[in-house]
Amino acid sequence: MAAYDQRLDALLATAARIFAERGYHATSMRDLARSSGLSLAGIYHYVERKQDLLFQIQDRCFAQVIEGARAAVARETEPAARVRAFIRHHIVFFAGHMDEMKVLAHEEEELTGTMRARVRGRKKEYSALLDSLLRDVPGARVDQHLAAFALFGMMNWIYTWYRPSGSVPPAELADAMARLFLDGYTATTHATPRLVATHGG
Amino acid sequence: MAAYDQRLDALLATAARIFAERGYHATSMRDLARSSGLSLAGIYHYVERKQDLLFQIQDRCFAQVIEGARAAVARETEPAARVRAFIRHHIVFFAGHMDEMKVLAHEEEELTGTMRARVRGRKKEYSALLDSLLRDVPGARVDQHLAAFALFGMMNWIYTWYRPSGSVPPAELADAMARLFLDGYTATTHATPRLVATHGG
DNA sequence: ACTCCATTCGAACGAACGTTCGGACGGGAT
DNA sequence: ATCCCGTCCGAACGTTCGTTCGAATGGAGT
Repeated sequence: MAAYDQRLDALLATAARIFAERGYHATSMRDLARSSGLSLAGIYHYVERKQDLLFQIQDRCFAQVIEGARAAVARETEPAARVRAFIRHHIVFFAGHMDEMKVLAHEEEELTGTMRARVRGRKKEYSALLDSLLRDVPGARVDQHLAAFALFGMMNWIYTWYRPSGSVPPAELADAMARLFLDGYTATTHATPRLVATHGG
Repeated sequence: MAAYDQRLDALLATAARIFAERGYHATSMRDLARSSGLSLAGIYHYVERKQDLLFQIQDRCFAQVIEGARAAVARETEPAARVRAFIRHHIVFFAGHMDEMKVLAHEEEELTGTMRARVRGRKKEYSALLDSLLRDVPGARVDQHLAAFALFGMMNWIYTWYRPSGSVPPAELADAMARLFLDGYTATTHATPRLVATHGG
């Protein structure tokens, strides 16, 4: 029982790595067999179809992100600080789960049917969370939904260039992006609300 | 002569549309034959391999973007205005060439060998252009290269959500993103800059 | 009238694909 | 000892893939 789950986890981790490297469609079940230590047929003891691998990677990853974001946000009360916590959690989690998050961001449209609908639901849930945070930030100078898309864009794009083991640690990247976004999103030149005063940390 | 080039253009446009819809690897040459009006074998009179289609789409598109960006930037002299012109051009061009730009952004890693190297060269050229613009903007509060990645992220991500025919016209989207980015990037009223890796300006 | 060549296609190639099937192995329960 | 069943695999299934080949077509040049 525990052994089964453990092997499934390992299989999914391997699949995420290869999917992230080569892309979902460019990866064959034989590639996964070779990299996972299982035989080609052996994989089918753990999943029914190739698409199940993609679905489970995305579904599990999204579940973790959402839960973690909720917890991170709950620790703050001031609206801008809650947004900052959301950004920081997203980036740090991304950096800690590069393969899965790249697969989540890059292979979003490859699922079909029920699996696609379910992952879309998760995405909507996560987007709604950010939306609710942005709504509470005073002094917004840019359309809220547009700002949310822009923020997700700058955060998710990191799989194309960022390497967590490089010279910029994830927390530092998160802070820079939070500053870049929040200072652009909220009014700074004209009427300034209280958030500017509590900027330090 | 002109007929050949015209048909090649049409073939590339069709390929870009299908690649954007289904993804490069999920698209078969038979799909392209069906959608282009040519037979399967007929396609090979215009390209040597499937990969040529992807390469020509990306190479031509990048050439257009770079040329257009250079022209747009040249019309401005003030540093922030030049960045704004760059952003506006990128977004408006993106909105006007959604299929090609999505293929450029999403299928970046699918090329191999010489073709990959050549497209990478174009990308480097384009990135260098933005870098040179950001360097001249005074009062930067965020690392310049990091800001460039963030900006490309928020701009290129639009292929996942933006529809030019919707309620937000491309020029409006461009202005909103320019405001979001520039006000976050440059210091306006309050100080306390953290993490300024480069001290230029 | 004849040649030439660009254009196009039907048919087929071998390879690789996702998936299935029947059975082998081995530890726990009887 | 025997049975059972979760685990795993070699081999094969039918299909689809990118690509090639030989031939047909038709307009341009002579």
